[in-house]
Formats: sequence, structure tokens, C-alpha cells
Amino acid sequence: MTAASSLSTSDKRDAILAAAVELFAERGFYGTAVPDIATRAKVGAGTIYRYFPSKEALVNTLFQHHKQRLVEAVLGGLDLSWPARKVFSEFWRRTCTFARENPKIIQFLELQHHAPYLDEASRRIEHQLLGTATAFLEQGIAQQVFRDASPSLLTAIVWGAFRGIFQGGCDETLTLDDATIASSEQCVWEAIRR
Amino acid sequence: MTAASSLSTSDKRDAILAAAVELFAERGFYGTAVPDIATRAKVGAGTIYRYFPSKEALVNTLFQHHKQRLVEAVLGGLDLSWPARKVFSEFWRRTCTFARENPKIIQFLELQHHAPYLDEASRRIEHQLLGTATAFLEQGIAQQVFRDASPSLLTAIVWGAFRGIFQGGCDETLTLDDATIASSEQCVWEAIRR
Amino acid sequence: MTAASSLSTSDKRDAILAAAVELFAERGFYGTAVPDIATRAKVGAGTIYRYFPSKEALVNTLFQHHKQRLVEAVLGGLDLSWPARKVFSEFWRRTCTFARENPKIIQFLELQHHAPYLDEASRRIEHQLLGTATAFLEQGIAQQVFRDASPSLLTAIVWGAFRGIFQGGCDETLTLDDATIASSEQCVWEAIRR
Amino acid sequence: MTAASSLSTSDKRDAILAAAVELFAERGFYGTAVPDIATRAKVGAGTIYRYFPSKEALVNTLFQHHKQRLVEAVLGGLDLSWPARKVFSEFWRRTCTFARENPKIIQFLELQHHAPYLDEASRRIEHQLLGTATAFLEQGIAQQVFRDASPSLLTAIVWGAFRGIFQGGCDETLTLDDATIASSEQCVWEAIRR
DNA sequence: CATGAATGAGTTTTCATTCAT
DNA sequence: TATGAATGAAAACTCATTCAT
Repeated sequence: MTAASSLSTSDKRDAILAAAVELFAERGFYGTAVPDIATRAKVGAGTIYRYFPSKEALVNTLFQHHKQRLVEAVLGGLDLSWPARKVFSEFWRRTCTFARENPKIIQFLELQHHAPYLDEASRRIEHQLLGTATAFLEQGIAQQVFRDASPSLLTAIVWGAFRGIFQGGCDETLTLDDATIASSEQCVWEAIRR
Repeated sequence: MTAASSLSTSDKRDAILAAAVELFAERGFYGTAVPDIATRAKVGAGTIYRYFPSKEALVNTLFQHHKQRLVEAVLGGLDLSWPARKVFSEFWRRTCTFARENPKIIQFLELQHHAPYLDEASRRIEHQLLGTATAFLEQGIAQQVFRDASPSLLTAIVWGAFRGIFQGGCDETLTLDDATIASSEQCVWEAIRR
Repeated sequence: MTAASSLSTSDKRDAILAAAVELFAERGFYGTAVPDIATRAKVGAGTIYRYFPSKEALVNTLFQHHKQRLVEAVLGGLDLSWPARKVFSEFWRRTCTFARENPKIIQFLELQHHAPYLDEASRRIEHQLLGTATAFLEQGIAQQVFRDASPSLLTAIVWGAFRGIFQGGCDETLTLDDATIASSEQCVWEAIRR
Repeated sequence: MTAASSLSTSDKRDAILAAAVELFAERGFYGTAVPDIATRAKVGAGTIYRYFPSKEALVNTLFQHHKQRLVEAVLGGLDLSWPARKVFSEFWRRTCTFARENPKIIQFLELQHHAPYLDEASRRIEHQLLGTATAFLEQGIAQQVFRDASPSLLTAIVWGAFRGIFQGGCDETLTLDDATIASSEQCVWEAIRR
């Protein structure tokens, strides 16, 4: 067998992950059959079980991997000691850009929110972004940059607004272009600033 | 036989609806088996099919019923010719109150968003609240009460923020008390006002 | 309650029998649901079980009743000592007339042929007509009126031909008018006569 | 592993078809449960759905396959320009031989007559044998070989008689040996000849 | 290592039968 | 006596997972 006629091991695993994230995003976990993932990944159904012990393990692997990517894309190199306005602006721009470039992944991540099949590791990572956001907001509240409200409330508003906008993009009632991102940033900033 | 020892026909239907809305809210449509609904409703599995022709018909009945209740609770008696600030305030207070009193229902409604098993009637009613919101925002934008942004964007931010806050309430990272509602209203108003 | 507002006991039983024979003829035993019989008979589903202990008992009652009626209609007052030609002619005319006047009943009886749910009594009566026919044919063979073949074979041909013609009537590829009956009698007579 | 210890894919499909035709012949379509077919075919219940999309598709596949086999066995190489007596003789001998060698199949085919679950293709093929028979009889009537009766009537008598004889064979009131076949051919020929 | 046919437990749904009214 | 709502066992069918090749 020549190199061209087969995929390397890692490529197969990646094909499975890519197919699964799309299908889970489109139809949800219970709505997606393992053989359908295999078909879209162009591998045999049994092959999936060489890389993942179960459908649940697969969805958890995906969740942790992509949540991590999101965290890195949004927080990587962000310095919370920068001015709050700049931090927020960066955060918003990065989040929206990530969403624009990886809509299926955001859709996938949001759909799995609090799902019963997520394991401990997935649940832990789910709170990572939230934790950093809360820390940032607490600091800003103390410095009287942000409204004197619970950091959880401000986090809920900011992340909720992002999800609403992202969903608008998916529904095609909204276009996630630069102008919209800038405009939305302004709105959400006003929601939280003092 | 005493009145307490048996349920009337209508009570059984109601028990099925109540059990189903809870389970769908907790586990989603595909994650909920019909016999689970029957068990929680304390009826036989076959009984469900005396009231609803299929699991899909059941979820659509629930969706339409509760979405209608939400629309009425939020929009009933609301006069869009009132000052925008007052309309918004009423809308926000009513929405949050409904969510506080009917958390499972909000959770259920949000989970079914754009689900493939929703029928035409469900999809139509899904857009009713959105349509009124957009009309209200358009009017406010024209009157320079709201920011000069697309009404869809403002809708996405307001409804997204509400969902974020509601989810915080479910996660118990937030308490939906009157103070939080008032505080959040202020935040979201600032997000959209000019 | 006045006499006009309710059916007598016997009328209900008859309504059930009439509804059941039609449905069994149209859809077969397994294809007919008991509640459908109740609906067509305009009685409650439970009422059927006041007259018949089970669906199987109902079908056996029907089978025995109508098979008996058929036997009487075909053999009643027939004297096997008449000339064979006349006996056959009477038999054929009576059978075809019964079929023309009671198509559903013939259809029902033929559909249940050798069904696993028929009980001993039904199976016994199923052979009654056959037995008389065989006796008649044996006598005719001995008298060299009929072909020198096994009476079972002649019976099979005569009854098979009748069923074929009857089915043609149901399919509307044939009209069971007097001319057709006379013509068919001639054919079938030629098949068996010496 | 030896050849005997496993079945090829096609063997499994064949085992399902063979088990299904027997059970449908014995108990009818509605009286046969899919798991019963699986048990008799010695496959898992799910396996049936790898080869046939539904129970209805299975029965239609069987019907079309075996009806086609019957048509070929009876009509293959038959030349309607041969003398009518010879054509009839061949037809009768072939039909009876097929029935003797494939009793379950004849039983199966006759039981499905005009069943509501038969699809268009099945219904079309059902009329093929009938059509040829009618054409042959029409020609013979025109040539004054056959009785001056409607071809449908003669067809009904011939096919009905065959079914009666076949059923006698199943009931064991008749033996389908060569003598019986020859004798029956003579009888039925007399029924239709001028 | 890769496969995909095979499986059986689990799903949705039907229906003969019961029983409180 | 008559009812029809209620039931649960069993039907058709699906799909996560296994295993022989």
C-alpha cells in the first residue's frame, strides 16, 4: 500500500472528530447515530471504536478539545492588567472572530451545555472561561470601571448577549461582519460599564 | 371512591403534559423515552397515545401551549405607545418573573429552538415574540430612543442576555430575586438605549 | 329509558357479529382490531367482552354460525336420491345464489380456512359440507355418472372452481348473474361427469 | 474457520427469505412477527433490517420473486400457437409440478392475494399470468376450441380448480401424484373445451 | 490496524383485554 | 348491563457496540 492510498492513523482520528463535531452541532448528541459519523468521516463504523471507547467518550473528547481551543483563542496572550476597556474589546473581537471562523464548533459547544453525558473533565473546563471572566469583572467592579452588580450577572449578560448574536448569525437574521461586531461590542460594553 | 383517589380524564392529560415538559427540559426530546414520561406521570405507557398521536405531537402541543402562555404573560396588555423605557421595563420584569415562576418551561422552550421535529404551527408561534420585539425596537430606533443599530442585533442582545441570566438562575450561579432583575434591567437598557 | 333509545341485548350481539364478519372479511383476523369492531357495531369496546370471552371466541362463533347457514342453504331439503344432474344443478345454483347474496360471508369463511385460531368445533363443521359432497360423488362414481376419479379430487375441482368464480365476482372481473351461473354450472358439470 | 461454520452475506439474506416465505405461508402476513422470522432464519432481529427496509418491503420482495418464478416455470417456452390441447396440457402439468415441488410458495402466493400491503410492482406482476391465460382462452374461444363463455369465467374455473386441488394436497386429502395430475387435467379440460 | 455485517437491548407505537363508573 | 379510558405486553424498528475477517 502506498502512502497516497491510505490516511495515517492520526488523519483517521481527525476525520472522525471533524465529522462528529459537525453532526453533533447539526442534530445534537442523541440525534446523531455513530454509523452516520463513520459515513461522513469515510471510515468504517468499527474504526471509531479503535480511537474512542464509546460515543460518550467521543463527545467528551470533542468538547474538551474545542472548549480548550476557544479558551486559548479568547484568552491567549490577554493581559488582565491592561485597561478594562481594551481587555473587553479584545475579548469581544476574539470571541466573535472565533465564532465567525468556527460556527459549527460554537454551535456544538453551546448545544452540549450541561448535558448529562458530559464527564467531570468536561464540566471542569466548561467553567474555565467563566472563572477568568468573573475574575476580570470582579477586579473591574472593585476599580469602579464596571457597574456595582454581581460579577455572575455581568458574565451572564455578556456571554448571553454573545450567544444571542451568534445564534442570529446562524439563523441568518444577522450578519457577523466587522461592523456588526463593533456595534455589538459597544452595546455590550455599555451594559456592564459603570 | 373519594375524589382524591382518582384522576379525571383531563387530569391525566395534564399529568402527561407536566411530566413531559419536565423531562424534555431536563434531558431534551431525543433523550427522553416515552415510558419515562408515563412513569413520571403515573400512567401506563399506552395512555399517552390516547391523548397524543405521537411523541412529536406531544412535544409540539407542549411547545405551542407554553410559548403562547409566555407570549401572553410578556405582551398581554402591553401598549407599545407607552414610553419606550416603561415598555422595556415591563417587558423585562414580566419575562424575568415568568422565568422565575416557570423555570422548567423556559428551559423547555429554549431547548426546542429550531428543532427538526417542530411543526409549522410551532415554528410560526416561535416568531411571534420576536416580531413584536423587532417592531418595538424599530420604532424606538426611529425615535432615536435606541442605538442606531439593526433591530435584529438589539433583539439578539436583549433576548440573549435574558437567556444568559436565566441560565445563571438554573445553574444557581445567580439568584433571580427582585434586586437582580432590577439590576439586570438597568444593564440591558444601557446596552440598547442611545 | 324508552324502547326506542336502546337496542335489546340480542340486537347488540348481532351488531357485533355483523360488524366483525365484515371487518374480518375485509382485513383478516390479525388485521382487524377489536376496538374497530366495536366502533363499526356502535357499541363500547368492553361490550364485546360481555358477549364473547375473546377475539378468538368471536371469530369461532362467527365461523360456526355462518358455515352452518351455508350448509343449510346449500344442502337443506336436498335429496341425494334425486338424479345426480339435478342434485348438482341445485347445489350449484344454491351455492352461487348464497354467494351472490352474502358475498362478505363467503369471503370471511374462505379467509379463515385452516387458520390456527379456529377451534375444534369450527374445524369439525368445516368438513361437514365436504363430507356430504364426497358421499354424493362416491355414489355417483359407483353409478358411473361421474368420472372414475377420487371423490376428493372431484370435490376439490368443484369447490375450487366455485371459489375461483366467486373471487372473480369480488374482483369485478366477473358478474355473478344468472347467465354466468348457468354457464359455469355447465362447465363444472362437464368437469366431473363421465 | 471452515466453510460450514459461517454463512456468506447472500446466504443470510436467503435464510431470511426462506424463513419468511414459510411463516407467511403458515400464518399470514399480520400473523407473523418479525422476530419469529429472525429466529427461524437463525439471525438477529436487527439483521432483517439490514436487508429489507421494512416487513412490507420483505413481503413484496418475496411476492415478486416467487410470482416471477412461477410465471417462468409455467409459461417459459410455452408457444401459444401450439394446439390448444397441448398448451393446456403443458400448462397444467407445469403448474401442478411447480406446486408439488414448492407447496409453501404456492400457499404463500395465494394467501397474499389482493393484500393491502402489496405495492404497485407486486400488483402488476400478479396480473401477468392471468393476462396470458385470458389471451390464450380468447383465442381458443374464437377458434371454437373452447366453450363460448367469457374468458374470465374459464380462467376463474381453471385457476380455481388448480387451487382447490393444490389445497387438497396441503390438507392431505389428495396426493399430487402423476396419476392425479393427469386425471385432474382431463377433468378441467372437459370443463372448458367445447 | 481497519472494516462493516451482525447483533440485541432499547425505542416508539399498537391493541386485546380489564374494570371503575 | 354497558361503557370506554386505561393498561402493559408485544409489535415493528433503530442503533451503539462487537468481532470475524
